[in-house]
Amino acid sequence: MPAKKPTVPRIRRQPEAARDNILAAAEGLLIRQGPIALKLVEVAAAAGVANATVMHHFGSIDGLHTALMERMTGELVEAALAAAAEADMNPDGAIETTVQALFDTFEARGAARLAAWLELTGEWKRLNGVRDAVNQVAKQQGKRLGVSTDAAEDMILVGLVLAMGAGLFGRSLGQLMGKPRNLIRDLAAGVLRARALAMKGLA
Amino acid sequence: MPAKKPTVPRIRRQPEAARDNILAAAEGLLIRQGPIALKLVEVAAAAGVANATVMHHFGSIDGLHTALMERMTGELVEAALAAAAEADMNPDGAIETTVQALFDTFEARGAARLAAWLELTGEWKRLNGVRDAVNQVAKQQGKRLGVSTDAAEDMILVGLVLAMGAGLFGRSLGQLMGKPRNLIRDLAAGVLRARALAMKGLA
DNA sequence: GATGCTATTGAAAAAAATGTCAATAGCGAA
DNA sequence: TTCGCTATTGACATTTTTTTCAATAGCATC
Repeated sequence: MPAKKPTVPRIRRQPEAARDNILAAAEGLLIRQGPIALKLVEVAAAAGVANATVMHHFGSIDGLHTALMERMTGELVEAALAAAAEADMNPDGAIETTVQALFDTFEARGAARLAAWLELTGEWKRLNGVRDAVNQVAKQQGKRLGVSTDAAEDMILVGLVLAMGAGLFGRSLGQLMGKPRNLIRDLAAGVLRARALAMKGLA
Repeated sequence: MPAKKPTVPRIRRQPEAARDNILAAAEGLLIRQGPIALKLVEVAAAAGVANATVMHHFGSIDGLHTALMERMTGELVEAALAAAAEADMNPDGAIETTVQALFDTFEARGAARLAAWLELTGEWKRLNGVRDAVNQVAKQQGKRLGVSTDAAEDMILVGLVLAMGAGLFGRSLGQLMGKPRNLIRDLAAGVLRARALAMKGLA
């Protein structure tokens, strides 16, 4: 007699939860293994679902990529605004807090990898949210430090470049050079901190 | 009568020249279109040869990737050493020259894209040459500025992170924010220059 | 010339990755 | 309970990318 087809028990989620589960798995893959690991098969495996499920929710692998970028940039912007708000609440030590938050976001949370991926694939269009966030934070911090919005914006841009560079390359570069784990991050943070303090002093 | 199979005239190169031709094409692809464009077909087309030719010279697509990384890191190290030598020959304005050379290398010459690619694919093993170059330049410049090799090395590391960040993200980020073409690069270069001058002043 | 070596190539196989589809199975609502 | 909706799935189809292979053709040497 023919054996019954073995059926695996299924987890049925709400659509949103299902998408979220998949995107979280994909984000982990991106952070740990880089964009090259974002294949349909690998994402599906990491999320614990069938490939067809991924297709069902995102339509195509590109759809998944797009959704992932949007998710991660959303998280990034949110983190930035939260840090700025925090700085406003607590002016003493605001600079230090903000600098650390910036470097944390780009290093630990994978934002630097996201940014690199976007750059290498030419998908900067998606980042309008980032522009608005930078504008907003610049206005806020300019007022706080007593400098023009434009000057604050420039400082933020340098800070971003530093944090992205350190977040993306700091660990590996430090390891390559036989330096302590956080040296490069600390050096970069020091540069930014000095810059912010100087600006505050001048105002 | 059966038509003769049309044959395309072939260019037969020395093995080394053939490899070089292919690698140069691949390098251009990497710089202009990012690592995702490094498919066998695209590289072969860019180099003007058949796919099988690429396979013949590099064994596999991974072999090509490896060879390309080695080639580009070699160029990078060479440029770094040349810039350091130049600085030694001409101490006045050495800082400015060096800073500009650093940013040029990482922005225009594609080194930042290479570095990002290496980082995202986890291929930092290949960079021992870079470590040695940094060591060497640090010793040189430390002596020139009158500071310890270690301090010089730290400054170089910050400079690298800045230049890589600016080279990789500067253009796109500036454009996104509606800034002048070179603003971010110039800001970043200014930060590094200030740092170097301060170090020189202290010594 | 003729010969040997091997870089080069087109074509086709193999492998990898993406996409399609009909059937199944949770789950909430009637 | 039964029904309807649809998230989920395995199996298969399609497309893309890599790899193999036998034949060809430059070029140096004799």
